[in-house]
Amino acid sequence: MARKTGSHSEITGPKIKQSALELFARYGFAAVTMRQIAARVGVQAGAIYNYTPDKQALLFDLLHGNMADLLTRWGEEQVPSNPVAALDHFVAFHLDFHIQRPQLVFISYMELRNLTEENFKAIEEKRSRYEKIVYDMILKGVRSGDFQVPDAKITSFALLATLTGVVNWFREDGRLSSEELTRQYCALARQTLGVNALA
Amino acid sequence: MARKTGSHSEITGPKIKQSALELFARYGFAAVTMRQIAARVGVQAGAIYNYTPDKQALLFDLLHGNMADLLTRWGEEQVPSNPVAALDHFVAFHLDFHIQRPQLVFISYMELRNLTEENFKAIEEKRSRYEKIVYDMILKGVRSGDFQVPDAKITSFALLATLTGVVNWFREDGRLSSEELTRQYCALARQTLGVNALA
DNA sequence: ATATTAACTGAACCAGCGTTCAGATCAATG
DNA sequence: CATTGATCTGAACGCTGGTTCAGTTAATAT
Repeated sequence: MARKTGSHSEITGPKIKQSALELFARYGFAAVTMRQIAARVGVQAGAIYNYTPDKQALLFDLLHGNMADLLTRWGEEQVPSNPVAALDHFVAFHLDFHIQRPQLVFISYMELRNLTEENFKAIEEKRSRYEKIVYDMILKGVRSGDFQVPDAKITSFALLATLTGVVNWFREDGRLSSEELTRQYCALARQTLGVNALA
Repeated sequence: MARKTGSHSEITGPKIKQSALELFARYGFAAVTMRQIAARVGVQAGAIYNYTPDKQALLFDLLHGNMADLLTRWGEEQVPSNPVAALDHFVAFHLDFHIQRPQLVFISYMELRNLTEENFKAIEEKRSRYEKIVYDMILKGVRSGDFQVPDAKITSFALLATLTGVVNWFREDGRLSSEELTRQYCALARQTLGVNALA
């Protein structure tokens, strides 16, 4: 037997991506086999190659799609001009985006070294674009006097590490709702950036 | 030919650990082969098994040794009783420890999922011991009124993420010396913990 | 000088890897 | 109903993986 009843490109394609994502997140890219991915889709390994040229492309598409999505969505946001409001807005955006795709976020900074040099550069370029957004936002607040930080660059790294680190422990059914989480982190971020409470 | 001139157990043993560490840090545990490690030591793959039962043990020994080292050293520290001074002390300690072993730190939270379930638990147990130290330190400062934070648990995660994230970008020959780095991060940590400047 | 042993080689084992492809099957088209 | 093309199977390919081990060598002890 070969082709199964009801098999369809529009179903198998996304299923492969999804299965690869789940397995990469759980076991790591290098430890996952094409046969494992296929089994989860309910297909033989060879069928995967109708949808992707190779395993590497499977990883790259996931990471690249994620970064592109992140930048696109931020581009669509209406960012307040007031630095403190902008900070709140960014914190909420970043947390929301990351909490909604924990696996994607996880492999996005876990599997970077399994990318081809060329593919790595493409991701890295997008990533530094995002880092620059944060840095510029902080710089603006420092210049306006709304923020007070020891070092703008270090603070930008600290803020990103803090926010992204959330995926390591946050669970939808945990102690905090995502709304509370956002509120807490906005307060924390303001404190870290030295926002004067009286402003 | 077999045994090489000048070959010695006391040399080969550490060399294997060191080579494994470097390769795991660079390419990831799953992507590194025993033959690669052996080649870097200047030995055949089979010789490695005189020093370790298997590849898994090679990884576990590195991670476990690192955590044990971390806890032991913190235990030897003389921690000030004043909460703010204790915070500064912890920041300096954590940064110093992590900057001195960037590769070990890197694999310590990159390769956790490549551990056996049993081995994972052993590491996890030590890790939460360390997290508890930070949490307790923050709680103490909050109770004494030295710290003001939105949420002690979240703040402890944020502080650890911030400090540990340093290894992702810090270079010995970069813009900042390690002394300056410590100073900046102490200031940042105080701000994050809401230390009253007038206290 | 001889015997003993720790340290290592080199070759092999088998399982599993990513990938390819001829052929089978089903859905859609006319 | 016959044909076509997209979709998938099943088996194979060459290779490499971790691990084992009989045998070789060099250092040490006698």
